[in-house]
Amino acid sequence: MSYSIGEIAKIMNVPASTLRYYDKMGLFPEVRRENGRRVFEDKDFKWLRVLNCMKNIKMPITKIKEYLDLAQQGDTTLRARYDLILAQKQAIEAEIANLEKCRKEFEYKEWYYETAIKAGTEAVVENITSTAPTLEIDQIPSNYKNKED
Amino acid sequence: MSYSIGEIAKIMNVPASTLRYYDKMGLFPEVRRENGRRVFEDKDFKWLRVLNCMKNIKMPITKIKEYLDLAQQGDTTLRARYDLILAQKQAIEAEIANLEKCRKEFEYKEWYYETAIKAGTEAVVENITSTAPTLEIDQIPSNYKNKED
DNA sequence: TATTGACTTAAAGTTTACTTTAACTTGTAT
DNA sequence: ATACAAGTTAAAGTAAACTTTAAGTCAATA
Repeated sequence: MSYSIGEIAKIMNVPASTLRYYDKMGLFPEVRRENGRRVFEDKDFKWLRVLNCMKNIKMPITKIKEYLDLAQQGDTTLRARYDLILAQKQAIEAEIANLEKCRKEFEYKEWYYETAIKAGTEAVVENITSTAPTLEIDQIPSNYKNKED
Repeated sequence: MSYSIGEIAKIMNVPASTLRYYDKMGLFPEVRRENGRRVFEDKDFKWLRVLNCMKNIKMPITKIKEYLDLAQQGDTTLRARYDLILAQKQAIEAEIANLEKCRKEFEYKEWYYETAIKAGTEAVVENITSTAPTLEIDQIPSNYKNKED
């Protein structure tokens, strides 16, 4: 099964112009042309899924390209690709841990406003501790710590 | 205890210029001045922690400002702030779930390359299923689904 | 045959979030 | 008194990731 850029765009719910931009940046080295038109294959969904993950963790396009270039070189780059993937996996894990802290912060805020709404004012909320969710977040945000030292 | 912009910058490991930029965008409505210099207080760390969370979930500065403006208006905006916080909490949760899927994708890749390195080639890896981690990810990336419909 | 819709390109424009620059002020140390 | 460090501003510059525009190609339908 093959797909036009418009079909891919529709399925992935991403503008065709974005896919063209990605292609221009070298993120679709395998996609062939028919009468100048891009022809996507089923296997490209697999790559798009990975690409999507990489975008999710804010991996810059240049880094994604780097990975693709390694992949194009075949088995000699297996270790390099492994290292890259491992580093990214760890980055995701750190990011999840970080977001988990944020979730707790917002959970506290949720309780704070629920309590304030019940009381009609937020003036008293800071003193109420009996029903307050526990916050165990550093005074100093974790992702500011040791940033580029 | 009060702090200069440089001290805050150092503690938070963020450039002073960024803090000035945030201030310019209205994100520090409470910070007073002494001889024209900004004076930060201990309570500002609390706000900086929340601000940091909001940045973490990529809440645009305009949205953060919106929240702050509501807060400045006092108790009449409690519900509006509650709604905003709740929506953001849900956004974080969705984001965490999303990253969780990505983590699995990278876990699979990790296994893939480990296996390929052992075999000396990636040619055979796709066929090995006995030791492969399970991937239960949609063909279509979840965050592309129903995007702005 | 003419029009339409979906594609193509290069190049310019947009957005967000800073970052840098340049010129200036102020408090402290020599 | 003078120099230095650390602060101030407005305004211009930067970077990344798109998005839009304008002009053109091509296959299929009216």
